[in-house]
Amino acid sequence: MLDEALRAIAEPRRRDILRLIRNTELPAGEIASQFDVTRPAISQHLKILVEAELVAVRRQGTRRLYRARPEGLAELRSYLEGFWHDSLLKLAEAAEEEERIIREHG
Amino acid sequence: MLDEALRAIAEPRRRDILRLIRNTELPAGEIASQFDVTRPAISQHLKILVEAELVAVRRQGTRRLYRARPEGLAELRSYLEGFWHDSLLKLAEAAEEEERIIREHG
DNA sequence: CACTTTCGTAAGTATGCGCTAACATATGCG
DNA sequence: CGCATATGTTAGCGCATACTTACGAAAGTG
Repeated sequence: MLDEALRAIAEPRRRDILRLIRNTELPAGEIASQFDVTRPAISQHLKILVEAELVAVRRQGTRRLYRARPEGLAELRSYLEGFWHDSLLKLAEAAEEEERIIREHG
Repeated sequence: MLDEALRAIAEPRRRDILRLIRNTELPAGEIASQFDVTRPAISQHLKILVEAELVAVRRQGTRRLYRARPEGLAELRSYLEGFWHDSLLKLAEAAEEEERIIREHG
């Protein structure tokens, strides 16, 4: 599930789609019209995004309305946080802070 | 650069490598010995991780010591945060506004 | 029902990628 | 230097995937 989400956002086109519907809800056709690839290609990307639970979809007549799911993205963030929530985090922060001080005070 | 990092962590094997060296520093051979694939395969993964700036390497004699770079992972996290920061911004502002009103009229 | 609109699905293609085997490079030691 | 150790690099293979074209499904309209 997390693997699916990571693979999903690894694709630039899917990140573009996510950006497009992170604040608004759009039908598939209108999403596809924003890109220079065919509509089926976008439809396939949307399917992957939905399966990765990064995007939600609801039907309205013949149209399908898509929107980003912040909760799905939050899951990704917590996963990444797990990588540096160990002792190395403080060391890294200390190093960055020191570097910043050096940069500021020449 | 961010695209490289996202593609890098999208690969399960590379995430396993990252977990292996997030707290310790290990030579390439010892990393490779932890997996059931050949050493060159791991070497290629390490190259990709280094190019994505998710892993740092230093030479010690004939050996190359690898370690995870929390700063590189932090960059990924901030990128992901950008996705829902906008969509959650209005909610946050609304909450703050409400809190302010409560504070004033409370 | 026929017809349109909106959209997903299937098949085929081209490119990318993870892997292995073989070779190349570099450092250390005698 | 010659040799061993540790590692990177290259060529090729098999499979995954992003794309296009063609077709199919579902809902609305007459």
